[in-house]
Amino acid sequence: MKGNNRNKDHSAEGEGAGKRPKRKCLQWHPLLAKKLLDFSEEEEEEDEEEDIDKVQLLGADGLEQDVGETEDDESPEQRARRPMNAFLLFCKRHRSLVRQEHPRLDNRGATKILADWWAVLDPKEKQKYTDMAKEYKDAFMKANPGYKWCPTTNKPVKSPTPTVNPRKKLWAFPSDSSRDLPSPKKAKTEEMPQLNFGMADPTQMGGLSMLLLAGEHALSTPEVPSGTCRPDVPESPDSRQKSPLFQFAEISSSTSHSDVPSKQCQASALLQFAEISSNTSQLGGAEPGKRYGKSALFQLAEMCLASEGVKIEESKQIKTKESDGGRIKELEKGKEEREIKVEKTDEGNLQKEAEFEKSAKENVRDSKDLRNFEELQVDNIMAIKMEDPKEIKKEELEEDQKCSLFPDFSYSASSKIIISDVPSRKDHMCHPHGIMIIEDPTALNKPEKLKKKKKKSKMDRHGNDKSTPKKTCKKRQSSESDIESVIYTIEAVAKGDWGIEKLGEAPRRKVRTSSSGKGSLLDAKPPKKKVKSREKKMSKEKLSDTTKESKLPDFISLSASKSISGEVPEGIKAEPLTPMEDALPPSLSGQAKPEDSDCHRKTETCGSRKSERSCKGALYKTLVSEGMLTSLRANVDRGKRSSGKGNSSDHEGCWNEESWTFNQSGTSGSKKFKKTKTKEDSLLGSTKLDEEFEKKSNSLPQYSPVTFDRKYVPVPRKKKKTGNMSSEPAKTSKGPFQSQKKNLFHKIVSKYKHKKEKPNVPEKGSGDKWSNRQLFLDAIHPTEDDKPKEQLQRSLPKTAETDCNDECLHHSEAAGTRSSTPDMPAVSAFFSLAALAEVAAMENVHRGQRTTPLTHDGQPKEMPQAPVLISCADQ
DNA sequence: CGGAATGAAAC
DNA sequence: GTTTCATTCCG
Repeated sequence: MKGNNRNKDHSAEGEGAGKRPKRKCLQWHPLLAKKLLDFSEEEEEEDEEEDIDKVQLLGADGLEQDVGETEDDESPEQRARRPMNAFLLFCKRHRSLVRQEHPRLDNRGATKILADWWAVLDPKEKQKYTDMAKEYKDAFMKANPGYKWCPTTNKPVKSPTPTVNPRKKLWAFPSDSSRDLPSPKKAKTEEMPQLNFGMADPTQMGGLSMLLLAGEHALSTPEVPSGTCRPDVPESPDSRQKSPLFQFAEISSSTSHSDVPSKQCQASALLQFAEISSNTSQLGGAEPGKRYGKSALFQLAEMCLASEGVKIEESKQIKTKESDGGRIKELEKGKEEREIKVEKTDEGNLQKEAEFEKSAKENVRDSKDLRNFEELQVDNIMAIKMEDPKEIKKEELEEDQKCSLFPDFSYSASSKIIISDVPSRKDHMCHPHGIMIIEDPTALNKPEKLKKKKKKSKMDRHGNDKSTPKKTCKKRQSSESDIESVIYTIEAVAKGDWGIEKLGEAPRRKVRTSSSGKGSLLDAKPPKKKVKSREKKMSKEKLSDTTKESKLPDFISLSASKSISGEVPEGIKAEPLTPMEDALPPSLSGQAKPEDSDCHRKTETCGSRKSERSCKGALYKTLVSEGMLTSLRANVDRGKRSSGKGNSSDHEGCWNEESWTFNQSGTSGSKKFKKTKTKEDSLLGSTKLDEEFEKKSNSLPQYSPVTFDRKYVPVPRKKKKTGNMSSEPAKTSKGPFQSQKKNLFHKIVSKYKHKKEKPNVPEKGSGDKWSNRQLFLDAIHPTEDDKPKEQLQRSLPKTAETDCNDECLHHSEAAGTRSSTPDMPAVSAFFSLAALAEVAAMENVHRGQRTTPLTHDGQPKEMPQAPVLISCADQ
């Protein structure tokens, strides 16, 4: 333990430690430690420790024992960012608008404006945000039971003597606390959960060994082993893996378990999410390492592939170019004479294979595909109905038969899941284990990852994407729904599809290489497009004229489905093979929403496209609706909207990515560390929670700047402490047209003011705010005196181009009113729909489904509002 | 990396 | 009451 320097080091190092401090902030582990200790210190401790040790050993990195404690703790904490308060929520939601209006304005200025808006904001509306914030906070707390906002200033106080900087150090505190208090042990206990996740490690080990063995067997005797293995696989993997996961989740939640039940009832979806997330959170612990895990996964996959590839080679004796790739295989087998042959890269082999199969089987393909599809559906149904291993086995058998009949090709083409090659059998075995393995590595590597992640963050994505599209994909996937993916994987493995997938991937790779240029590009931004394209497909389904479009969707599905994502890009290309099938919008990203996730999960597990479709259809709708909003916002912010549709369309397409992108991009700043980490690490639980939160936040009413302007103008923003700043430059910064508006508003306002008579009081007193609020209310809500106000409102917005603004305002008002006053729900809804329609039209895009979703949601008001406003804003 | 804003939490 | 930090990015 490095008690010497303690946390201080972090803080003390300070600068160098810059990162650390942040982490510290994030860390909450001390608390967790407490709980854990109380909870199950005795029981799990030992196990956990052992696990940890194993992990370390396994991890090979091992570097981190020291880090282990601190970092591990940190990693989990990282995820947890303190929940945003109402104002922050408001800012987050409106900042883009402000910026849009005042492009030149920097964030500070924007923040000021936002503050003004906030000050003026109707109390009711404010309440919404506050409630949301509170809700999120509660959820967050559930997810992170021990989380403390401030590590306690005292910390600095405590140890701080030496500490120069109390502030940052405070957070560092966690480490101190750990050190000082029972911490070290406790900390471990805390970590334990994550580590527990790591617990899987032991399994991994077994899995690994199994894998290797299986691989060997497979090599020697592909079919037989597979046959035997398979039966075993489904059971063992399912029971073990799932149970562990579940257990894990339960355990994680267990900490707060007692609390959960009662709350859950009350708790909105968010809370539930939180619970889930809490479960995931543990996963999350492992998550940090996920990348690595993925890498590990990849490696495994590669190994498997390699083994397969070897087989293939032998069988086919395909020679092509050679490449460096052989090493992996070597690792795996180490022996093999095949290596020599292997010289070609695995990829190359795979590609070749794929090609061969393609050429050979194209004819068959169509028919096969159809069959497969049907079968898949059936299988899915079965799976849905029963999760029992038995069924799975059956399915597998069926699939295998199919496979045998039809080579992988059809599968690969059909979809991610579907792809199952006979040869993969051994893979099946391996895969399950592989999953476990993955998790472990992540757990081990977390700390490092975090750092790396931070560093890379955005940069990597953009820059690296090309070089290593995998990473991006991975992130996404992870972010989307690690758990789901895991489950899916497990199931897939059970089915035996998993292995197939790998094969599919390999071939894809080839394809990609062939068209490297596109691939890179696609890789960079494929996700967004996908969604869109997908939706389009949904609507059109057949239209997939261009292979690309179809490809994209597939790609997405692949990425979503597979944790292996690394190869996702490849997947894109793979599509070309079977565009038709691809057309089916297989799987969305697990990200979707919680609800979606469930459906999604099922579908995925089932692997049936149709079911997926149906489920996803709804999900997509919602997603789309939201996504559109997000995309719109983003576009507005950036002003990209005008830019090519292609990109923009992409943006619109995937709200998921967008949200992610935003977050990540947003992180760009110094804080990247935390954010990046969190996001990356967060993976499952946190991700979901975040997603949910985002969703919710999106649902929050968004007010058009105009509204605020009005309000704002009236209010002399004296605002707060600073004192009088009746005339603020910042405001002036607004556009010229706005100024006009302001004048109008001003007049009106002045009248109203008159009413209330509120000169700007030099004092900051709350009274001012109140008056402002009232004004605001008056201005916005017709409730009281109304008529004049309404007129005013209408008139006001009209000023410049704002025809639409006017409407927007109404809409917003209606919506807002609705919430506050359910007088005219119907109207509000109506507006919302109309607004949506408008938005859709404006966007140029796509599908009319959007409307449906809205209706479906039943909360058209909120959703629509935002979009409408945005749209107005744009124009 | 600091900073503009507000709010909540932990002191 | 004070101190931190959450979000967002520009300079």
